[in-house]
Amino acid sequence: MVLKKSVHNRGTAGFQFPVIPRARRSARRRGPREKIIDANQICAIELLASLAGKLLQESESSSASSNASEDNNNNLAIGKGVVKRESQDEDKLLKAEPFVPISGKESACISEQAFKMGDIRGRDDVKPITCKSKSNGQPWDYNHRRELKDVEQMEKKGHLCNRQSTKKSEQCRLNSLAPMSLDSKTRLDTKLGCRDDDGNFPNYSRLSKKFKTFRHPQSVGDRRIRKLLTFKHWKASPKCRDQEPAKIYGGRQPFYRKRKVCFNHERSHRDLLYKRRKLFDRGSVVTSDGFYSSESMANSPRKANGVSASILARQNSFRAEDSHVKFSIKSFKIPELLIEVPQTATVGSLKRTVMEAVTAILGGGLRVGVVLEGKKIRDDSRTLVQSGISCKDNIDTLGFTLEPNSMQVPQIAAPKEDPPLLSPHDGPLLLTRSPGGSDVDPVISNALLDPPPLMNLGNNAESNSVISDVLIEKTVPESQALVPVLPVSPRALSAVPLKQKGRCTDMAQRRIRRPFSVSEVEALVQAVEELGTGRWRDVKLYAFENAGYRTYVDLKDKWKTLVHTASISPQQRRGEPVPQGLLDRVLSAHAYWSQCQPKQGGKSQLLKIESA
DNA sequence: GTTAGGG
DNA sequence: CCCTAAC
Repeated sequence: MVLKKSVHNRGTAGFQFPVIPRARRSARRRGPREKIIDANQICAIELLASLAGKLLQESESSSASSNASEDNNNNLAIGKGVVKRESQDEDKLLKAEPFVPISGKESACISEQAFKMGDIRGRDDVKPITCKSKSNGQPWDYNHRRELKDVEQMEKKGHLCNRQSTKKSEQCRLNSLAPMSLDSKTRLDTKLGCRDDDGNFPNYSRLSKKFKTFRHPQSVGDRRIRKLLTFKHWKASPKCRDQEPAKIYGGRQPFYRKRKVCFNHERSHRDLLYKRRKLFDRGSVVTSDGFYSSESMANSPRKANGVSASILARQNSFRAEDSHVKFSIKSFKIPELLIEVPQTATVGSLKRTVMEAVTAILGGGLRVGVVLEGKKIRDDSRTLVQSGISCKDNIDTLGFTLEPNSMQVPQIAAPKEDPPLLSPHDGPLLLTRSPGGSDVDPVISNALLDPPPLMNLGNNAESNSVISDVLIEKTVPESQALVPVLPVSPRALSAVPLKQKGRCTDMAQRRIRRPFSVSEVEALVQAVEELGTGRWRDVKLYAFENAGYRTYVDLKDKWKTLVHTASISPQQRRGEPVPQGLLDRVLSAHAYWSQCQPKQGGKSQLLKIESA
């Protein structure tokens, strides 16, 4: 009644509450949590499944090529590549378990490879890859075959390489395989089993759905990233681009159609994020297109052993000596991203946007800087206009840097003699604008896709660069992609933490806090006044459709806090003060819609109120 | 995918 | 802002 009183007494008489009845949902009760499979337990399996899929894809790709046998040999060689063990420690950490293929020659073979390669544990901070799923069903390779079909479909759509050219194909495969070579801490010679407690292999049908999401990080977790960053295509390899630029959006549509299938379990997203982060923290990255990358060498002292050969170099050495080859991945791909930001956006928001994009893929540990005309823009509060970023004349000199986050000094899980990791002052990877024409589809722009010198893996033996080929397209005001230039320091990005100290960074990065401005509050209040509580999606669409960073859950939460704020004394309120008038409206609307909710027959009640 | 509510 | 259950 207090609230009701406020409705009448706070001067809201002028407001006409619309008649939008909404039945209250039945009381929600929380039952015991139903955890079928622990996320941690799924984690490794999913990754392995993805690995297996990737490998099979590669294998099938090889089969389709004219040089099948050789390719297969290569694949096999890679798959069976052995990484020399670096320390006794690691030996202890890993327990080799024989993998028992289930059925299907090919998949079994690939699976074995995948499992061999897939031991991304290597550290005892990762949960064992024992799956406790009790579910029964089809053998896992069956499901993965289905996944692989999807992968193949992707390939046909141009996500991956053209196989017509054997050379290119090989190059592509190498490139795509390259990231699969996990970091030097990864044991490629360690077999991995996945069994339940009874020693049976579980059913992975559940994983099949999740598997797809690996390729679409922009769909994972944060919707705003999906909004802001439009997936364009996955760039498999700079060498393979000439055939299929992978039509913009074209590659994504099928997945959107499958969204319901892919994402009907919200937890899957989180799990994936979690897992990806987990991997990431350990130095392995699952890129959005399913590639597996490793930035290990960034933090790896193995270079001292003189074995940090690039993938290309390794290829040659494979036949000569097919064992104990150490892998060092010097680059991996990030999907091209479309970033839309208004000109009035602040530099800080731009940084965040880019950061979110990168984070979605890399899992964090990086800081994005904005460089214009060679000078770093440090003031996050400046708008793009103020900074000259929106100026067409200057846009060519815009660049981004990816730098190690100074707050996340990596802890190297490496031998003691390891040199200290890079400091935040180590050279960033500089992303700068390519001279490529803006009228051309940036995806197929040679300037864009030609790998910069940095990409010459073999020539950069000293480089510890992890990301050397990041494509970020900025379409505002015009389409011109950003390509990386040489990092100032070979240690660029090496700060990508293998493992974080102290704070638990296993979970997906928390979204940045963005306090609601008064104008936002006003918009929210207005929307709720008209639409009522409980229709947050509509509220979002009504008043915050263009605020990509505000989800309807955010709005709901904000309303919740607004109601609370309005009901406490001004002295107790914190943060930017909300005008009392707004708070009054909050209480009024809240009271109004609250009284409408309890009854299903709110309509007639509403009508009475309306006519009163 | 949305909504409600606890954390 | 996150997480989860319920829908």
